[in-house]
Amino acid sequence: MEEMTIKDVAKKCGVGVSTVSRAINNHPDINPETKKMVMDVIRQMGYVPNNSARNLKRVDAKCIAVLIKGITNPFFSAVIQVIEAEVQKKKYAMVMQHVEAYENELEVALELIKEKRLRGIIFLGGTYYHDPKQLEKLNVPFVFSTIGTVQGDERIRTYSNIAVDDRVESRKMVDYLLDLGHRRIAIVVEGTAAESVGQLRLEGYRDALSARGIDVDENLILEVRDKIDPYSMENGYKTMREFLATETEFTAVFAIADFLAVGVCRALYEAGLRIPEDVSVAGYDGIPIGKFYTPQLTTICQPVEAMAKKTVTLLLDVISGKAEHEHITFPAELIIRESTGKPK
Amino acid sequence: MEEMTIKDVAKKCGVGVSTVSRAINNHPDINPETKKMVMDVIRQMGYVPNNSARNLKRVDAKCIAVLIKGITNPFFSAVIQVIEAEVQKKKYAMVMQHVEAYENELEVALELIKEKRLRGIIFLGGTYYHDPKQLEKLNVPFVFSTIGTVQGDERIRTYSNIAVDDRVESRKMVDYLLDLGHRRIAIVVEGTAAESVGQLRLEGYRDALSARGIDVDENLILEVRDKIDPYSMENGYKTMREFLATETEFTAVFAIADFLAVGVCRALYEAGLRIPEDVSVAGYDGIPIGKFYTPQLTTICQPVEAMAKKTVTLLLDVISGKAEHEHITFPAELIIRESTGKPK
DNA sequence: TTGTACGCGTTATCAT
DNA sequence: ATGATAACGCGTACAA
Repeated sequence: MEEMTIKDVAKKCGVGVSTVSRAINNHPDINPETKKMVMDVIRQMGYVPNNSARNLKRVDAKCIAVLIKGITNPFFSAVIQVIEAEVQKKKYAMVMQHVEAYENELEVALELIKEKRLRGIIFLGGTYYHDPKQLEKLNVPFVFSTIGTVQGDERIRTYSNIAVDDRVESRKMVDYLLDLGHRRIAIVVEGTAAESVGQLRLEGYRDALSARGIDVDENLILEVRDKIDPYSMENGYKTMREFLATETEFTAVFAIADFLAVGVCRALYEAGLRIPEDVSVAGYDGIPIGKFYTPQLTTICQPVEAMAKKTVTLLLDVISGKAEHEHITFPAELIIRESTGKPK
Repeated sequence: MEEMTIKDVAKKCGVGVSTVSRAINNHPDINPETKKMVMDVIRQMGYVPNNSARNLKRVDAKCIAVLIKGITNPFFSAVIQVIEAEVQKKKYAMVMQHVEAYENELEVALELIKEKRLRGIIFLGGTYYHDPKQLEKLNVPFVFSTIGTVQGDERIRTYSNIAVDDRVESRKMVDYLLDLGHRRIAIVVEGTAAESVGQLRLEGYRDALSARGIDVDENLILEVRDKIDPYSMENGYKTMREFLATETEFTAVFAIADFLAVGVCRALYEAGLRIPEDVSVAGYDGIPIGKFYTPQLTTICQPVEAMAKKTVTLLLDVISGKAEHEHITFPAELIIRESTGKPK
């Protein structure tokens, strides 16, 4: 019973292995009757071809991979769903793989390429800078999605990149808060990884402030706990609670992810502060929770659907030689909802 | 440059392929110097072994798979995280695979087993009933996690099953609402899949009502839209809005998932209804959003961590012959928070 | 239309 | 300690 092979099937059918193979792979040169008979036996025996052996021979598998670093960020769920649907529409197969925080996504990619004969790769999450030498090793097209590119990388022609300009968009939000009259704006940011989007968004914050000649008060930069998920509501909650305990003065909070913002709101609520009457709260990402939370969250909305779709079409076009690698910046939108207002 | 094999490495090193293989796989019978030399060349060349070829030969790979059906339910995110951590702790490898709604999770599993030489499988989501014939074909241990078993299945010894008793727990919530004095309780439920947990929870609702001699008003059974994610906030929102438009009388809503409950709350809020003063809202799952939403959600909290951990340890024990298959029911907890109260 | 035989890249077995 | 070689299960020329 254990481990049945194509030979067993062939024997049982009284035909050669190639006939069985032809039946399985829908080859034209096979007698329909024979084919039906073979397929019946296969179903009855419960035979399943060994994919490893198949992949060893095959070269034409239309398969791409999506590598996700940091399952922790719920923003990716939406991206993944769109990618999955889009890939399917284009008749490609897709494998999804999570990458642990301590793993190098490029190395995981290398292994996967060998194993699956991949035609392309999509990277989600992780750092925005990579060792050019490692980048070179990837001999299939790949695109970083929702991760900004580092400027001035000359190897820029070897891969694609789809993202919003985190620095600019972040500044947009802070500018809006400044326009409202806020001067003491706290920012809740993920600070562990040196080359994360969190850092980019913090840069935008600094940009906005310094453009108006306002000194950045380092006490207002709230680094998220690194023991728990950096993009969780709980982390936003705890970070804000600790901050409140310091009794530092502030009139607005900019959380660099909507999930963090939710936690922030709850901490504020429990402290008896009203939003936006007492404190304004802003998020980033534009995920559904912001629309259904009360108060609805003012946020920077990334065009998830468009970005995800473009990611897939671009990758597939590059694979088929219909396009060159591109570095595309999508515009994000400042969505003003209930959680922000003028300071008291 | 394209497609480098172990032979190329061997040639470059001036040794046999077996020596290279030994170096790669940490075999003891190899000269440390030779090994170092080989490894250096490998690094320098950027050689990565072909996993398909490896799996073809190997038999000892400690690898299990997690199949997730319905990425849409965020409840799974938490489960997955715990499983990932636990599997890693036990020094097992793990592959994760999403299963499309229209795919048969058992067939996907069969292919995966062949391909990866899997030692075991964890199923997340999907229906709770499966064709016994298909179940039989899986010749590795497997466990359904967070999915209730169908009663009276005699093949019950061939797999494990970890879950809460959805029917009983659901009834617990409805009993609580009834005790509070509610009589007209709407339930928001997923109704597409005939054998889903949604149906189980609906049964619990019916149980509670009929136990008190209350007729079930079918108008109060709100089936979620099937065009959009069945467990999304948006779906809860839309379902509740439509229900409000019918002007049916009710004093409480039981949403069979916390995410749905959030959408329900928002719809209620926009209609000018206060929670819980005007309407009580209850959820199910016990995910973080319930703690950080305002009002905090009364819910049935599933012991995610314990269930996920038990899932892994049980599977691994069965694999190593240390345990038999079990069907474990975990107790869930009714957590009373801010969103429920006595009816007006 | 069908069957035979070889090769895919790797590891395991057996000599050396 | 090392190298040659036989599997692993499948696809596919090529022969029949």
